[in-house]
Amino acid sequence: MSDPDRPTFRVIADQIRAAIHEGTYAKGSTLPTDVQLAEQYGGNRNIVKRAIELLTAEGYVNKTSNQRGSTVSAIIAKIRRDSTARYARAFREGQQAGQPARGSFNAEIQALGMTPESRVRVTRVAPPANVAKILGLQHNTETTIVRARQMFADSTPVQLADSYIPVAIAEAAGLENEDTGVGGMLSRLTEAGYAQATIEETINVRTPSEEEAERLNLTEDHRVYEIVHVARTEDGTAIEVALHVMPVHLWELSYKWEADPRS
Amino acid sequence: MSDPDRPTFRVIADQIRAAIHEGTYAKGSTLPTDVQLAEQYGGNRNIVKRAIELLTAEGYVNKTSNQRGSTVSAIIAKIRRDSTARYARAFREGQQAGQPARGSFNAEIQALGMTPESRVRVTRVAPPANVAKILGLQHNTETTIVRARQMFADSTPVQLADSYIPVAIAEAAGLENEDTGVGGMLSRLTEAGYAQATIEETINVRTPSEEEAERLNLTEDHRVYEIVHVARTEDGTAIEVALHVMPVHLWELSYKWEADPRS
DNA sequence: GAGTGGTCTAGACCACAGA
DNA sequence: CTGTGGTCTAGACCACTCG
Repeated sequence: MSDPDRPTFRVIADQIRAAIHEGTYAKGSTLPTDVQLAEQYGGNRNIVKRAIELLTAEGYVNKTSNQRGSTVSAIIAKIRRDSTARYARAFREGQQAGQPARGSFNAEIQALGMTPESRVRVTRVAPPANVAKILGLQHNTETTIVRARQMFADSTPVQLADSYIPVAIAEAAGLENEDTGVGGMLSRLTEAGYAQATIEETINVRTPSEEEAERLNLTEDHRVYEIVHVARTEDGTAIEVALHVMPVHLWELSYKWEADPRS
Repeated sequence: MSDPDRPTFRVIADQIRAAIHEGTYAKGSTLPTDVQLAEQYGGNRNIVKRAIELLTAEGYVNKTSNQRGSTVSAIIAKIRRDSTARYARAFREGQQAGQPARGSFNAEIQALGMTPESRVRVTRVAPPANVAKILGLQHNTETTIVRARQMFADSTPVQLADSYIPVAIAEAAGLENEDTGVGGMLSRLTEAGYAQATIEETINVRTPSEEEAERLNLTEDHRVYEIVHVARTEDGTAIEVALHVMPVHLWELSYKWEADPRS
């Protein structure tokens, strides 16, 4: 059955992957060292290392710098990002009974029974070129506020999200504070007269930059979603551009809409 | 600057990647052999091979089985799949002046100046378990028609799309023919009284199966989008489930919707 | 038959962390 | 100091293709 001469390093990767699924190696635990694994499965250390590289890139295994033995990833399930629902007001405010979630990220993580955490840093910066273009701003001067968020689930970093807002709008909406209150930034923008009417998200998958790899605890062999999120008012002016970066093995994306709304 | 002890195989990969971008290696052309590259860049053949593996997984290089020298990928630009627009009737029928596009896939490929081609095979099958569950059918018997499409851009395979429709509905809409006429399958379904009202798409990224790898000319180190597309009528019954599989390095996905449509 | 890509082996060196 | 993971080297074998 299947390919008879499937390379050894893939076979070993398959075996270890299966062992993780079966619970032989508990999630969060430490894998045996290369040499130990080499004794168990194949002969050569290089071959075992290659197998583990595969599993690392797939997200089954984490390499915490110079640790003894790699650790089995603590998160197996995918976090679901329901992109259209997350911008509905009820979901943002986390109104379900007994759920203290504030903001859609918290709701997403709690849906998995994990503990969300996020760190925000608000600064005034010159936006990246592509963001500046969408917002119709100069990209050489500090024309935007950025709310740089780093998000965690059970202390594991799972997402980076940088939200760019033109300075004029941010000031009007009082978004220079780190805490944006109930309903988050979007509720503040609405109150300030910048209600978002349409949203567009563009998705690409790429390798993480060195900085992203470090902040998300990834290697360059991983893949991340890069979501460019643009919110516009009724008249079409862009009021916010958010860049989301998240490991593909941790997230599942979902979109729901009505077919042929007009015409 | 950057990491001083960046591993050699990554440095070489960077150099070759840059050379491809600069046009030193023309797209569609054949790269030098391993040994030649080893002479040019580093010393060892293994190291060069590892570099090329990286570039292959990223989609810059194609390995056509036992060819002499790998070939530089012919497609550099990303094909844009505007998921919400593609189900609007005007786009499907390709009504722009002089554009003979029929179906949204053709329009997507022609937008890049490439020539689309697609092969369809219609058969009656037992649906996969997850599809059966969504459609509310048995998955052990032949309860669905599948329109299995394989799509190409300039003769390069770029997407697999299997569309499952319950037998009863397919017969009513006359979908057992391979050619579905102007406006495609969706127009036929609408005419038969199964107008789709809502659409939901769920996106995951994973490694391709062996079969998918072969049909899309990929290795197991590539990554593919898996999009589960579900169309429902006004009363919420699912009438079609489509499984789209496409290499992440060839596609960019886009969604656009109205914020807070109700409430 | 020679060259090539894919795989595997055996062994080496280094930086670094834990005992 | 020892063990470990990350990297690199040198060389081998095989299947396959091209000339």
